[in-house]
Amino acid sequence: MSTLVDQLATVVQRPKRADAARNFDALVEAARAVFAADGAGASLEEIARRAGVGIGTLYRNFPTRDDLIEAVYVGEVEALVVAAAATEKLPAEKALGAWLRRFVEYIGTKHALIEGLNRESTVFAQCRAVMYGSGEPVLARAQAAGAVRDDVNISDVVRLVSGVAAVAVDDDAQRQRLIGLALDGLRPVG
Amino acid sequence: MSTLVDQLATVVQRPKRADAARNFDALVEAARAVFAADGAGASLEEIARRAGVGIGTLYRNFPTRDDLIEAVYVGEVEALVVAAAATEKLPAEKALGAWLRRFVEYIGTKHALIEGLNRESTVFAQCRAVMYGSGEPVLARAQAAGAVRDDVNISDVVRLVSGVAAVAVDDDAQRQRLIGLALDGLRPVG
DNA sequence: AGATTAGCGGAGGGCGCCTCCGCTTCGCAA
DNA sequence: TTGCGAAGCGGAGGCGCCCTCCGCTAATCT
Repeated sequence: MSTLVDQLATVVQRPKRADAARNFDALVEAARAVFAADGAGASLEEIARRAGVGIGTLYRNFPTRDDLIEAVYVGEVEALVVAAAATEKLPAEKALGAWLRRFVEYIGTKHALIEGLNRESTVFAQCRAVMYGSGEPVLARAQAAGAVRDDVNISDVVRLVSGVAAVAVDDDAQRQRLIGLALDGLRPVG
Repeated sequence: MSTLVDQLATVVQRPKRADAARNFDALVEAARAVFAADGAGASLEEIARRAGVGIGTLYRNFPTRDDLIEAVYVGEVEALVVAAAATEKLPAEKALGAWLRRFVEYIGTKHALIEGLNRESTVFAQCRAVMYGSGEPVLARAQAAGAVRDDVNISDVVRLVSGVAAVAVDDDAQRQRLIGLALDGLRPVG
């Protein structure tokens, strides 16, 4: 379906031989669980154990820790792309807010994983491009409807909201208040 | 001078014996340098080597990595308190913006250190209290002047701006744009 | 000066990182 | 089906870091 998402699988690729492909999947699944439990600094040997493979196999498929983190992260980005597509039904002035709220909710729970992400990597750059590509039409629609000022671009919007998503909050009410403030900053001036 | 800052030194305390006090200072100074170079995950043995003391001495003074990170962090907070005090000369509607811009600039460079900070620690809580205490009058002044909406508190403001400070940006122009958006969100509605 | 005791520091056990290479098993072709 | 070459496996082992423990050193007190 989405050609955006298809770009993501290019760097670390799933091996073709049946046993190797099984191991690859087991590793990504184990990594998802262990990173969620212990954060991005989790033991790779623990991940290999959990996946039922040797540590050598982990390193053959994912030469660096970053490669493994990224493999998990790609899945998260795909979910955001789907969420952006889902806002098409909403009116233009509501769609951007809805997507961004979803964004914050999603990123907020994956905070530990994202902190461990190498922001210079190719995969990360691709993920960013894909995310921008999916959010851009939502922003453009809001701007065309006059709900959002014209002098911001999708990169500004995503980063402003990323900041709000990452910061620690007392409770959900404060998080909502912060998102509200950020969105108010996006409204046309005057 | 500021009673706010004085609260900060209470948890990890500097030993009284002359040699021990020297070692303590050398450790904090070495930690500042090594954390800045290698991030919060830097080797503690490297810090001890750099300070010219045994690893045992490091652990006696700073039983956990967090204790050492916090000792460095306290210095950063003190600088922000000074910056808040320095805005007193500015007009009410400029002072908050000035302080927050300073805040972002400062926190932006110490990003790696702050990521490693344990947000549940007593010292961190004290630092937060001190920072809020020094920023609160600046905010109140801006609100009294009608430059900032009344339904936000200092915690909202600091966290909104913390988010902007922590996020990665393309260049300084984008950072300025993001701060501008966040500050626009703080203006009175209507 | 001698006694007291706070403080020193590094050896050592444990763990995680990562490489290397002999062994296994897959998948193809006959 | 069988045989073979290559792709893939996995764990031993070397290294660095974490942290504790305790015999030794030297600062301070009298």
